[in-house]
Amino acid sequence: MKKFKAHPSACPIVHTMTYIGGKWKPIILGRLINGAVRFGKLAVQIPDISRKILTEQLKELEEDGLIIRHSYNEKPPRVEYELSEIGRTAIPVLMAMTELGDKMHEAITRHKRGVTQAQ
Amino acid sequence: MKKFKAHPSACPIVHTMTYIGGKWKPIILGRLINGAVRFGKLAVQIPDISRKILTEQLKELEEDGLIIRHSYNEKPPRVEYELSEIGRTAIPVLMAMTELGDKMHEAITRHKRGVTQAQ
DNA sequence: ATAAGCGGTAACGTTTATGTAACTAACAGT
DNA sequence: ACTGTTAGTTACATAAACGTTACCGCTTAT
Repeated sequence: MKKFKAHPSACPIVHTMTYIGGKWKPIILGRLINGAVRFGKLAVQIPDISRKILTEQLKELEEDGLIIRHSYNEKPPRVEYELSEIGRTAIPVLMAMTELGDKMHEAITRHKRGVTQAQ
Repeated sequence: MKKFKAHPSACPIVHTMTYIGGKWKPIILGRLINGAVRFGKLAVQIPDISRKILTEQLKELEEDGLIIRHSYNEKPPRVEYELSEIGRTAIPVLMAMTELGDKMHEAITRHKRGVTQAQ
């Protein structure tokens, strides 16, 4: 979310959304919690993201200083991404999101069944 | 993020993004943590969101069962929104985002100064 | 010679999200 | 009669985000 227009006067969540608010960023960051991962592996673990978008998002995260890019001069090339110190400050958010995901999905699925089918 | 295409096989964060991944949703939900708030007050507290978008996002949140809409039959109308039980399960995420916002913003600002101006 | 593996990039197209401006109903106050 | 208030809606337009396809350079293995 590069062009996020909102006064943070609203609340600090605005800042959080600016940096990790993209569709894929939390998912990418979540994959890096347990250490450096190479580009190809990220692409496999997040099957629905295109390589172009993955590249873009990684670049943005690197520019913001959330992740560090290690490029090893080998053939074929090897590039790894890992959380920086700043990136690691986001781990509580990522963990909370992980915690919430399945739980909320089940609850909402139940809710929608109840609403649309009226029991 | 209605049309989120991603296998949750990736990780539960995918689900979280589906439901509260919009640009404004976490900010709106954050405003409701401390109890019901009426439409007009939300619009004032989040100055950069247009009323149309606010309406839309609230409707989506209501459809997903994250918030409850109370419409009092008064003139002029009064409508309040509050977190549902499902919505309250997101509070840890919202709190973590609130915690992170300012901290990360400062760190990134420092990082970018260091990177672009090289001291 | 050819193919496969890796980490991309370029050109192009589509979809989703977001924004603006004008309008509504119904009443209360002046 | 006119204005303000509230919570919207409608029509229209734009911008940002995301996606698809094809392609590149380099090396080792077949």
